[in-house]
Amino acid sequence: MNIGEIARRAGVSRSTVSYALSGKRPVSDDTRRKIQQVIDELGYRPNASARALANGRTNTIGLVFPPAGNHYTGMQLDFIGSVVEAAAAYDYDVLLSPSGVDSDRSFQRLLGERRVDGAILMEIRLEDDRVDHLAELGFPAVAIGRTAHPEGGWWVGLDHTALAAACVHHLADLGHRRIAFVNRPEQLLRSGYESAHRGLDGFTKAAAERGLTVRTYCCGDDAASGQACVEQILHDDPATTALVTLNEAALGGLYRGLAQAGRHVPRDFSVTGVVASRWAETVTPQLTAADVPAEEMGRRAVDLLVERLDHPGAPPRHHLLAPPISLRASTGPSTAF
Amino acid sequence: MNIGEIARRAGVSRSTVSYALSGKRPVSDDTRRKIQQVIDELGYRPNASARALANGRTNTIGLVFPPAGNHYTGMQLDFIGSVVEAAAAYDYDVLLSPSGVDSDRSFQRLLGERRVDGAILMEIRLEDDRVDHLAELGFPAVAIGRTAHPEGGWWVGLDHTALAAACVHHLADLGHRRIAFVNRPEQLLRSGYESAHRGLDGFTKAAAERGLTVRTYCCGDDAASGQACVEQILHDDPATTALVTLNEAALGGLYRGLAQAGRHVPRDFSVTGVVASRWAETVTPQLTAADVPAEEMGRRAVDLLVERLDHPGAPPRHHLLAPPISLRASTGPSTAF
DNA sequence: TCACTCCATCGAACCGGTTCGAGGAAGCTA
DNA sequence: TAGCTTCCTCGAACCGGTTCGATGGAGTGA
Repeated sequence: MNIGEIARRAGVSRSTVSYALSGKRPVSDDTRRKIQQVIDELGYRPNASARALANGRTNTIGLVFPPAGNHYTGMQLDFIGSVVEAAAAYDYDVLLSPSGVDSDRSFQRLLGERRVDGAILMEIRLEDDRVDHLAELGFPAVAIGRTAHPEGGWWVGLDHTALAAACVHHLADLGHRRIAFVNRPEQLLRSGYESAHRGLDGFTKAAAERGLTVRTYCCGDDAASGQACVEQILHDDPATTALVTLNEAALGGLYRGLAQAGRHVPRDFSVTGVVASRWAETVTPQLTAADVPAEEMGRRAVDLLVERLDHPGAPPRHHLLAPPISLRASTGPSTAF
Repeated sequence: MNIGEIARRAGVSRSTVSYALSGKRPVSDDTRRKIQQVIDELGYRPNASARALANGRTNTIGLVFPPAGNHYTGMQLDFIGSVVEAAAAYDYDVLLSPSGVDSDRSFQRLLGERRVDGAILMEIRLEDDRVDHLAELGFPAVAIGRTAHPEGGWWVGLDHTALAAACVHHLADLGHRRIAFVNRPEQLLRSGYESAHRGLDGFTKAAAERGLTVRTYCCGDDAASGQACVEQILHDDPATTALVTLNEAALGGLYRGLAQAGRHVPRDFSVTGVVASRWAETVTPQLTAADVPAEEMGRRAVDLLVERLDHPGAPPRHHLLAPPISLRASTGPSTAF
């Protein structure tokens, strides 16, 4: 059931079958019909490996994502889903590549062995050797996230600085003077994880601008850590009246910690942050947050990558998104003083 | 930078390079060293497509998962993560295939075009044409889930019947007499989705056994639907004192609905169900639940698939898991009467 | 020194597609 | 009817690996 078999049964040459399928050269209607009939009868489909070998394109894109060791967040899930879906619309398959402990190994698999035509990178760090490496190689890649030097690169980013700042201003406008910042785990911050850094920056600067008293914390990606983090915050400064979080997975724990400390949200304490809407809506009261448009980001990353693949010489493009804060029910005026 | 180039620079033939790499025939130490040196210098890696074409194996497994149209649940995320990780340990890549509206199309891609050596199927239905189809073809596949006729198949399943029953018995033991069941969306139930059916069965039978008064509901996979569902439950029978849910994504909404109806969990109302632990721990009070061992299931599915790929004639194997209920904080004695 | 074995290596064929140049048949013009 | 297009089809080469059978040289024993 290969192209030769089809050719034999249709009484034509292999090349004619190929042209009939690709349409790259005209084929008479008679011949095309005959070939199509044989193909339908046998349910023939051209072998992907052979095709990839011959024309140098695998029609597959690699999605490089973080290892599962530390849990996946809902946001990552949304990225994966939307990337797969958008890719399918362009007739691309998606190959998952855990950029785990020895990220080199799986990277080599993808690029060195030519398994994919292009790649989408998640979990970008400010100084990211993966991004630099790919840029050097000229390998078609699009980052979901933005390094410290994003000029001339292909990426889809979220303006974490602005979003965190917006959260601060929202709280300051409500009269809060002492607020805390709940970041992603310390390990991620230390390794230069983009959103953790830019978010922290935006928070710190905006708070200084507004003359607020702040404390910043790192917090594990799970409910228990969130709860512990709130305990720490209230222990360090019981007068704290609000917090901003980047940590989606800890959100449930943050709420629990507040409840157990007897702080009612939003009456006694306001919570806001940068979180995908479907997770913000899961908690009670629903979280007032800058909604991470994960699906849009995944889709746009694929759009950019496909553009880059189709037009090899195209100049770099990017999207920087800064969604507005969605007012829900977790923030209110400060009752301090 | 192909095998011919390596051969030329090392002064040997292409076949010798191939044998040096695969070890399928002895190669002298001298020659091997020379070849290795050239390879290291040039950073050569054999082309995956060519290799796949030549030896008929892609070293890739397909993960067939539901379309993103309706949201992904956390459980699915855990499956994906653990499958990718386990596959990497066996040196397999994972190709994602959305089994969307026209699942045939992507299915054809995977199998017809020989993109993968084997497949793992998620979201199994009791009568699942995908499973039947693959079984007919003798294509190496492992299902995460179990059809109505699982005999002679390869699968990793969860005993939803037993788990739902365990939830019922737990509640009955606590004195609850009027309980509700919150299932996955009606569309999934109607299309024969396994966990929805078996869970409903287990619930219904166990409740009958214990002589309980029950109502069963379908609920969308999001917080708003969960909230609406609770309102409906309390409207239909205000004397309801507990519920069992299979619907992880609606959990937050269920809690919210109860809070807004003035029912305190667990004092006035008990909640339990079948939910992965990390999500059960996110809500407050933490959910007493039969923990879905998603990671273990993904890992085991890969183990089975690899076994099947390595031993083509091997007899079918399967795992049926039935984790115990983890007592957390969302259930308590009934206070009715 | 010859015959025999053993080992390392080579060349060629093959996997299943794509693509290029060539060429035959049909149609048109002179 | 010769000459020129145009249209369609064919054969061969190629992509980059793997694998089989053959071969040459070194080593061994008689």
